[in-house]
Amino acid sequence: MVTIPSRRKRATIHDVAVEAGVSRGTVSRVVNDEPYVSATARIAIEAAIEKVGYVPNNAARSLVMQRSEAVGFIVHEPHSLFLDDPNIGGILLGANTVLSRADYQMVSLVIDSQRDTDRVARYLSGGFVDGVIIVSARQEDPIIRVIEKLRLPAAFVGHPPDLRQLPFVGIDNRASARAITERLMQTGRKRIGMVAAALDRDSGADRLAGFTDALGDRFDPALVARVPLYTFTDGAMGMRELLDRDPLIDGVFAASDAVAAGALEALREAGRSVPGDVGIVGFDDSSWALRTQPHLSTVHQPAFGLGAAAAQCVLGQLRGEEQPAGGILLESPIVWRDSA
Amino acid sequence: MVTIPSRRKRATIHDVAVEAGVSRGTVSRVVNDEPYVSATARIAIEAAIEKVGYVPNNAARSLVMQRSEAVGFIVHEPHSLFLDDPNIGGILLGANTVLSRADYQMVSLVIDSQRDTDRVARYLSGGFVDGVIIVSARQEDPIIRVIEKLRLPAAFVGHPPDLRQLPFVGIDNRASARAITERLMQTGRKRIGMVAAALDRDSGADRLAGFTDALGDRFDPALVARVPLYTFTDGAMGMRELLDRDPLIDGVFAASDAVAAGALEALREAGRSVPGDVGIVGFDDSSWALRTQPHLSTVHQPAFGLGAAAAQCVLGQLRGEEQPAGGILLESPIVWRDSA
DNA sequence: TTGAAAGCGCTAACAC
DNA sequence: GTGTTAGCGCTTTCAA
Repeated sequence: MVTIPSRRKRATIHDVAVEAGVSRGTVSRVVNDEPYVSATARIAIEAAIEKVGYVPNNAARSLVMQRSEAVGFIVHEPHSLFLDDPNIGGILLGANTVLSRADYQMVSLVIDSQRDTDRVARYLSGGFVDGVIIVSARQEDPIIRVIEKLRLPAAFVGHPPDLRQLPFVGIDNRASARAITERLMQTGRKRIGMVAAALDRDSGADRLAGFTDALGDRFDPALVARVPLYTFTDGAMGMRELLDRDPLIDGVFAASDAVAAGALEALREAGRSVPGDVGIVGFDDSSWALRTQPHLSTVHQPAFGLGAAAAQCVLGQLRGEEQPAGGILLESPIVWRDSA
Repeated sequence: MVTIPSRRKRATIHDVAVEAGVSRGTVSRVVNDEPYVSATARIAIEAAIEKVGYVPNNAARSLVMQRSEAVGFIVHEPHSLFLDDPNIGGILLGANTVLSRADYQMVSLVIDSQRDTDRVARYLSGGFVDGVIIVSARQEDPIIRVIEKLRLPAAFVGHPPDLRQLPFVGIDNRASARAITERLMQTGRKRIGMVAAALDRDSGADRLAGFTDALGDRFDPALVARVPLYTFTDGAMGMRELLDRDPLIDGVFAASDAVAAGALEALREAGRSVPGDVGIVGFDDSSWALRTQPHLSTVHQPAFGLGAAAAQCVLGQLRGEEQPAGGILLESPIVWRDSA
């Protein structure tokens, strides 16, 4: 009777040990680059690994090591916004770059429903990741509670809501909004309005606060249109509202570049020239900024850097380093172009 | 001596069993919704689970089940393109939606260096995913070899290179390119050129082939500019080249919307009006299409649907269903707007 | 209907 | 230096 080896089964450390004529322990040492292995054994084992096509089984390793070498990247956005938001891609890439350099795997988790929330919560609880990076969490996000309960090393991109003591990286939205509004004022505009968006998020609220700061006495609440999302569509809607409320408006701070692009569209419909009749500034310096005509004056958001910093922060916690309290703020300089 | 329970350790199935006064096997049955558990036991166990805060450990489960309930989403693109390519986001979302509905986790793996390739290869080999979706694989991609060796259920978005017998979903780039070129010809343009991009990829090559098909005898190789990537920048570059070669050009098929947007910019620089002097059509119907002025006439690429179909395909293989050979082609209708 | 027990593949402590 | 062995937390026969 001939035993036909099951071709479907992967080689294990045991197969390698048999092939090389050593024990499993020794094979494990070689695989993990540990000392105290003779050159002879090492060579034999390496050859055996090659021969049987051995690849370590991550699940088994995670189980015994109690860690997975993976970090979750959680995006809590409606799908439509995920597509529209140019920052997310940059943040993702920055995080991925840092993580992979440290030989960590990045697992992206997109949440767009209650069902997704549950699934992700289970996933995190299941120990498939050693830490998480969270982009655009909401107030009262159940995921945050899970993270806290698990004491999972985490880093938020943007302020963590609910004032929790969790590390974050971000930019100073308020100061930047204030700075670019002041710059817009310096161009001599008299009636400056804002299309404010996403006020349920810290970034949205801060940008409005910065705008208010800059205007001081000149602030007129009637010149603020509030829209739900940082999108082109909402931008157009907000601008139409502003135009309606005050046809003489000659300066606009849009809460994001996408919003600014939408506003530009509304202005075009209304027959206003930019920057002739109306000066407009955006926020993000995303790919939108150069796709509009004229190109947008805006605040540069270092998306890639934010992702990289968040990853670094999680990695630091994983190494047991204490993280600076209160978060890390990155520079967000003004980029002045043609729209104002 | 009082034993202080280590608060850092997670509850295991064992703790639940002790708490509920049953065996681990029974707990496992309850957790996995299996039959043959008495109502009494079930209730006691559920209470115990709640009480000790038990969450199953995925690694242990993967180990014994030999599967992970996760599917990899591999994007092999330079970072810059990843950001620029609006299709990828849609594909990702489509795949994620289908996968999560089946309670599978999607793990995104971005490859942008040799190091990344190795890391991802190790990851796949390690059994952390049960299947993979591959976007924009290249010719001779080492990852493909790994997938084949592992016999990992896979689905490509776009033709798999190297004519391998691996399932894929895509659109008929050639037929669509031909169709939109013919439509452009019907507008009465006399000298029609193309900014061809990404000719090292099946999509790029097919779009050029479709263009050639449509033109037939009228095809003039001098009116084809070849650029490396589907980007705005390359589009502008290609258009300048075309204008240089034939200032009388009056129709252009751009290999993608991003390319078309770049071409539009070049045309604007050169003082040509669109669609007055030159009619231009794109491909993808991405977010670019409505951001340009005028809006682009283009081919609609069902990004979300492609991702969803690819996920379905992998899921099907996971269930042991045979997949249709030769791949699945989705509809890609023409969307006629203002640029031609 | 339930319990006991045998692993899944791996690491690490300990003995030799 | 190397082998042995005890688990990591879970599922899944097999008996009872």
